[in-house]
Amino acid sequence: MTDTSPPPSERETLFDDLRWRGLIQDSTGLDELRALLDGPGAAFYVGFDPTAPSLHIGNLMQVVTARRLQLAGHRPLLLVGGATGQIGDPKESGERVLNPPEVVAGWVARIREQLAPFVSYQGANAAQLVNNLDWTGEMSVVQFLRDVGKHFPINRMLAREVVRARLESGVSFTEFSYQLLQANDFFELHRRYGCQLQFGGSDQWGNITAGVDFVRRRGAGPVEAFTTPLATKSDGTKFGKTEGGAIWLDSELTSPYAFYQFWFNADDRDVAHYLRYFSFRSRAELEALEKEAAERPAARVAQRALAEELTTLVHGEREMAQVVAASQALFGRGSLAELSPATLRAALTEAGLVHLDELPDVVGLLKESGLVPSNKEARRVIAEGGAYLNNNRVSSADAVVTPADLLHGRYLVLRRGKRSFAGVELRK
RNA sequence: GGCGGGUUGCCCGAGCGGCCAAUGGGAGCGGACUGUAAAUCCGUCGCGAAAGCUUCGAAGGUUCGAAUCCUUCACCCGCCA
Repeated sequence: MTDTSPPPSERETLFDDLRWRGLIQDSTGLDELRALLDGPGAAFYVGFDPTAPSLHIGNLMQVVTARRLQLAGHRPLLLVGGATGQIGDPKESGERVLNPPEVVAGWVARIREQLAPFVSYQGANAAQLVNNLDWTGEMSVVQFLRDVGKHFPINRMLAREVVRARLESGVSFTEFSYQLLQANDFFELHRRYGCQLQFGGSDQWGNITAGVDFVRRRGAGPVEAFTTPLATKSDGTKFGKTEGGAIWLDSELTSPYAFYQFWFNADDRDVAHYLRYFSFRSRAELEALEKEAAERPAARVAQRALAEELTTLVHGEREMAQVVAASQALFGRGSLAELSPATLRAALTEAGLVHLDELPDVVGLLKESGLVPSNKEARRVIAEGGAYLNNNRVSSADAVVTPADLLHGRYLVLRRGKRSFAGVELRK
C-alpha cells in the first residue's frame, strides 16, 4: 500500500490515525467525526451480540478500535447484547433459529469476561460494560410501540438491503424489528451515559444510522457514527476462516498456537492492511515494517510482528512466548531429537497433544491425534506423501511404528502436509 | 384458490429406469515449486482395509433393478385469479 501523503507530524490526531489505518468506511460526516474524535473525551459505544460462546477475530477489529479510542482519551461503553442476542439481526441467508434465553445469558457472561481485559477501568475515561437487556427487558409492548416504533417509517425499514433480500424468502416480524432495538440502544446510552458516538462493522451501517436518526427524532443528540471495513483476503476467500472453522478469541476454542499461526500465515498482500487495522504500533513503525516486508517478503517480518502482537494482546505475554517457541521448535531446521523434553512437550502441547496408552499404527496415530477425521483420510494423506512422523515422510500405511521412534521415550511428532502438527504422548 | 417449474454430495450445478457413489466448476485436502506466502501445475475429494454399507427434500409404492416412474406430504420459485 502506497501513501503519498506527507510524513506524519510528531503528534498525529486520532482521526487522522484512523483514516490512515483505513478504519473509517462510512460515517455520519467526516468533519463532525473529526471534531468529535479529536475533541475532549467523549463516550462512545460498540456492541457485540452473543451468538456464540466467544468472540472471534471478525469482532477483533471492533475490540481493538475501541481500545484505540480509549487510549486517545475517549470513554468506551462496551455493549453485550443480552436483548438483541435473543432476537437476531436478519441475515441474507435466512431466518435464524432462536437460542434459548438461558443460553444467551451464558454467552453474555462469557463475552463480558472476554471483553474486559481490552479496556481500562481507571481514570476519567474508565470503560464500562453494559447490557441492553437492562433497558430492553423491562420495557412493555405498549411502551415499545409508542416510544420506539412510532419513530420508524416502515417504508424506510423495507428499503434496507437485507430486508429487501429477505422479502421474497420471508422474514419474521421478530428479525424485522431488530433494528428498533439497536436504535433504541443508542438512545438509551446517550440518555444514560451521554454516549455521542457509535461504531461497528460496515455490515451494521443500517442499524447504526437507524440509531442516529432515532436519537434525533427523540429530540436528543446530535450523535455521530462510523463503521470499520470488513477485513478481506486477497485470494477471495473469507477472512477469519480456517479448515477448522472460525478463529475464536477463547483459547479453549482456538488454541493460542493456532491463533498465532493464523496471523503468521497471512498473505503478503494482506499483511500490511492487517497491521494497520489491528496493530497499536505507530505509523512510523508500521511504515518501516511495510517497507521491509515489501523488500524481503521471505523474511516475514510483518507476519511475525502481527502474530506476536495480537497473540500477546489476546492471550498474554507468557502464552505468546510459548507459542513462538513451539513454532520455532516445530518449524525449525534442527532435528526434533535435539529438543529437550521440556521444549518438545511444550511445543506439542501448543500444537495439540493427545495421550495414548498404547502405540497404534500410523493410520491410527494420524486419526487419534486429530490431524485427520477418518482412517480413510489418513490413508489418503499417507498415499499422497503428506504424512510425517518426527518430520520423516511416512512411506506407506503399513509402516511400522516402534518404541524406538519415540522421542525421549514417549513423544511422537506427527505432521500433515507442510504445517499441521500434532503430538502424541505415550503413557507408561 | 387454479396451473406450471423446482428440491442432487460443503457450495454451484449436470443427470431423467441399469454402464451412477452419481459429469463439470468452486471450496477443501495432499504433492511439486517456494518463504509455514501467492500464482501455477499434478493428484485427491461419502463411510469402510475389504466384501460391502449409507446418499440425490420426507414417507410410501411400481420394477429383477430407481437420483431417474407413481402416490402423498413439506418447502421454494414462476404465471393466472
